[in-house]
Amino acid sequence: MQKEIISNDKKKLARYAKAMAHPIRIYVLELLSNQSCCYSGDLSEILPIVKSTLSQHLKELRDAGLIQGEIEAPRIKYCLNKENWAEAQDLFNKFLCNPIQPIDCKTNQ
Amino acid sequence: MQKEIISNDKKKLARYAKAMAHPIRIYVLELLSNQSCCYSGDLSEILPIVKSTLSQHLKELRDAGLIQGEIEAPRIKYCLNKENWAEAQDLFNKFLCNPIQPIDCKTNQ
DNA sequence: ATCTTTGTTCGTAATTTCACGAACTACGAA
DNA sequence: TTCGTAGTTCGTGAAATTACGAACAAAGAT
Repeated sequence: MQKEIISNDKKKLARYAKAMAHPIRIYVLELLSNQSCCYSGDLSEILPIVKSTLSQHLKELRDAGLIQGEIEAPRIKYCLNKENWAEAQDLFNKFLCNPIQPIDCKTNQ
Repeated sequence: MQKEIISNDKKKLARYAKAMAHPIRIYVLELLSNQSCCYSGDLSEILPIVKSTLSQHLKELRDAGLIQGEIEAPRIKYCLNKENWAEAQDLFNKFLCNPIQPIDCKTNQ
């Protein structure tokens, strides 16, 4: 082990924060934390960006590990990556100094 | 009022997340939330970046409204912007679905 | 008045982000 | 097989990010 001024947790937290650093991506995450899943097409209809740009944002969320896609015939169903979402909740909670463990506010079935 | 798919809160949250999207800045915020204040020089000694780069990171945190600097003779004393920090806590808490109001975990005197 | 310390600003370069349209892939339906 | 739908990937360009060193500014110390 070494000094490591910048701990792994800080790097992880910064990575999650980076994924959240755009209003479109906040929107998607908030939607998914409320309704368990959605299709890219649903988002594309609502959001004021073209589908290729949306695809880029979804990729950023995927790369950060916050969401995952499941192929369902012609479409793709997106939902939160529960494990990493929980980790992000935990890291942010600790960081924000609220010593509360993450809990589901709504049952994401 | 208008549809506004992307609410102001989402924009604010994304802005704060952007400010947190770098390990160095996470480090600074974590330090300040634990010890109330610090000097740029203290950080410069510890962190593995040159002072001009550190200055840029501090500027990003200032621009986001998360910290504020106070001139103190040759040095500058940085501390959290309590008001905006509380707002960020609140927005993140809501977003992360922990219906807990922000509280101080340590008395930042 | 000059030196020293502390930090910001400037100039530069490499990389990443964000947005768009066009092209492509996968797959079910006709 | 051909067509249509759903999404990704590619190519592009503008802007922002990250990092560095050099130059600068402010203010106390000598």
